[in-house]
Amino acid sequence: MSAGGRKDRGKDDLRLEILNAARDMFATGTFEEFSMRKLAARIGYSATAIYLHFTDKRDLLNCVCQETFEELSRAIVHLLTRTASPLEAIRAGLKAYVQFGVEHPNHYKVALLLERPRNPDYDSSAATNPGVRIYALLRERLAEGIRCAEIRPLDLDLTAQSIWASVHGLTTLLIIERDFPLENRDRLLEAHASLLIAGVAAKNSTE
Amino acid sequence: MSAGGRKDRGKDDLRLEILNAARDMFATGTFEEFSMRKLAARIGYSATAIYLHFTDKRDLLNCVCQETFEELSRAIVHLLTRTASPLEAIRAGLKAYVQFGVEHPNHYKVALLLERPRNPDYDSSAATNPGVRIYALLRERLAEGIRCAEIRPLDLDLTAQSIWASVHGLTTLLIIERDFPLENRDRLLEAHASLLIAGVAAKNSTE
Amino acid sequence: MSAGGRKDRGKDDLRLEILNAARDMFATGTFEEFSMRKLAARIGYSATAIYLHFTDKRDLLNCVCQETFEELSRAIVHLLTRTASPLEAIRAGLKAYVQFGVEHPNHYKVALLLERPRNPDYDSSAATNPGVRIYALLRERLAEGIRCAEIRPLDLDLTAQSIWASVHGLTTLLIIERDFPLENRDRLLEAHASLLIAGVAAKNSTE
Amino acid sequence: MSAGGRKDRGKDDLRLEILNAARDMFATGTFEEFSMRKLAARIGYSATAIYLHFTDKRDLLNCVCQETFEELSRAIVHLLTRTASPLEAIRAGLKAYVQFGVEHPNHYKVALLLERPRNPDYDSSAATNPGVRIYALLRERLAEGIRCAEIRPLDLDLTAQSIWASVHGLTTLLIIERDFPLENRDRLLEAHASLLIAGVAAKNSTE
DNA sequence: TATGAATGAGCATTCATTCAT
DNA sequence: TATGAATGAATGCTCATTCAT
Repeated sequence: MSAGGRKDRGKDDLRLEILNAARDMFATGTFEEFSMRKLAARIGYSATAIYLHFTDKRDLLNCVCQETFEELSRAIVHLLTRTASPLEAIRAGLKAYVQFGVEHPNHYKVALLLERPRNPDYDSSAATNPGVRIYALLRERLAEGIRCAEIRPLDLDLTAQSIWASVHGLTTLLIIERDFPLENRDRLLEAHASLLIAGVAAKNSTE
Repeated sequence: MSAGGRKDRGKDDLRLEILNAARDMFATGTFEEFSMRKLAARIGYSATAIYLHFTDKRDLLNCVCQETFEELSRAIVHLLTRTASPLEAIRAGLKAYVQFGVEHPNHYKVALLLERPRNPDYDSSAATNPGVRIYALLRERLAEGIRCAEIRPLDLDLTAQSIWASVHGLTTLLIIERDFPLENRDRLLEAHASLLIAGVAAKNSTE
Repeated sequence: MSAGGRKDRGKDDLRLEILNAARDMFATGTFEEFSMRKLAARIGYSATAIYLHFTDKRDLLNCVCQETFEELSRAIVHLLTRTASPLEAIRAGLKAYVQFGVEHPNHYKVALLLERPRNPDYDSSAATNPGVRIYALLRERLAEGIRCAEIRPLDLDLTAQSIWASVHGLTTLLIIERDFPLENRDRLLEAHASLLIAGVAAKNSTE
Repeated sequence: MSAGGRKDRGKDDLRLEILNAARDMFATGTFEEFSMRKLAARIGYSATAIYLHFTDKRDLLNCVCQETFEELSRAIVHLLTRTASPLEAIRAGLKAYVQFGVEHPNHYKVALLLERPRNPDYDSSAATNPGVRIYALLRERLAEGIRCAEIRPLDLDLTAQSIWASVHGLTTLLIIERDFPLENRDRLLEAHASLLIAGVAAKNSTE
């Protein structure tokens, strides 16, 4: 967003400026296309300056991603954990997920769309991982919904992943400029959420 | 298929040989890893020779892409048009879509995931466009399903796009290497299709 | 020697021009200090052009070295193999060795003075290796000299290596500009050879 | 020796700490691998701090070098001046010289192998110069040996330089990693010294 | 139709060094 | 005395592309 160059920021904010610029740039290309030099040129610093704040290209990308996941988590977790019915909590979570993507397209692209070299140090099962946390919550609410007969008896992991895939797909389509003319964003999101909720709801559901 | 180099082909077949090799190379590497030089080395011709058949790298890629869409169409259209119930036709189509993506991951990526400058010559509404054709078919079967009460009364475009988004999402997740450990591919696909079918099916459906 | 740039050479002579320039440049620095770009600038071609003739920096250095060893071999072998007495053959060989170094200082520096990453593909015992060939000849003549009592009974390898070390040392000192003022080159070489010959000669030698 | 970082030393000892660390780093890497940044990191100070004690990289290196010469001198001089026979003193000196080089390979390289711009401030004839001192001593003992008939009547300078060249050559070969497999270091050194001593000894020498 | 020779631009990263504090 | 922030230049190498033949 802020296209501002140097000098208009305080002492240590270069790090933030780098992160913001990097996110925007990563969002419009692949990992390989992203170049430290272009980033440097964009923020008006020497390429070397970046290395004072991040050890290398991969580190920079990782930091950008981590930020995103944390924000995404903040946006969704409380909706998934609120006391309403599991089905309604899930519906609210789905919508919030897509909305986050739509409102932070570059964050989302970088963190979830950009293909990048696998990070061997990454512990995908760490409880601290925001993605893991969201997934665990979704799974929990599904289980709860099944227990209270709001939701059909379904395999928890298959269903949770299926739902995630669906909202990820919609987010992706809404974010990436495509030739195909999509319907109105809000109506589409509403319909999508309803479709998925109907897909898991028990048949006698009031849904 | 034929890994044979030059000399074992007729006069003008170099074009085909290039396309075949390019397709294979996309299938085993990322977009950026693909290089005209490596392609040339692989087919045993000079790099220059490629430029006699394709104006540049992008042109070559576009040709590969177009092929992909046609293959995707071939893989799906007959399933969507077969005489079975609309719901079953749609289910079969969904699964075929994902399977195609999984089996041709780099083609799918190039064609549907890769962000690239809009092609001004592209007519997104052309009936000849394979994507358009698939969408139209899906919409038709949905309408038919609604008419025969297999499917709930839903907005056709919202639902068709919602379904497409869902399968696109699953395809994407299955294709792109991610840290998150997904469930078994076939079971996931099965569950996904069932979820979506359940989401659109009429409540008294036998589904 | 030839500082001539491009255009004054024929079709494929770029390779030779590269080799010559590379030798001169390697001779005045370490492997790391040598830069492909500087070489390119020096010969007036793009850096890329070098890679059309040599796969990389190391390959280029290896070629330069190999050339040198072959020339060195040519300069010495016939002297070591001539029919004169072993002692005289050795004396002639020693002097020719040093003279080669003095007359081709850059060749010598690159091949025998420059510290460089070990080449794992290098077979130091290959009979085709000119250095090995010279060493083997020296060893042979020593053996012969011992048999005919011109030379004291000495360990062949220790002596051959010791002699080589000595002439290498003198060559080095004569080549590298040093602050210390050496004696007249020819007299020094003469004295050096005599010292070494006296060192190995049998006591009753007429030497 | 002390690997301890900062804070465990007095006020102005940073200079010493830098010199010590620099010496150690030279000993385990090549000239180019040495970097001011790595040095700074190693001693736990900022890179800038080094510049408060040495004007630049070269200055730092020169200081390390000078130290080296002084150590070399210390290691040899007393051997050359001891009361034993001139021949034995020279033999001991030769061996000590090579041994010093082998034990301080990077110091030797930097001081005697590395080609670098001539230092205009350097007075090669200054009596304080440790190299000059060693040379003078060698020359003296040769003269003495000739006087007492232990040594053949030889030109003093030619012979001294010839001997120096020989030990320098052996030191060089032993220091620089080469593809050629040399004999056992100690035996080679022994043989080398004996060869040179035999080369200068009078024929009736008991050697 | 096909090539060999060549190029300019680009890459991530490291370096010695400087400067304001 | 010491630092943190920053830089310009340099590195080996790969790329898509062009051009004369």
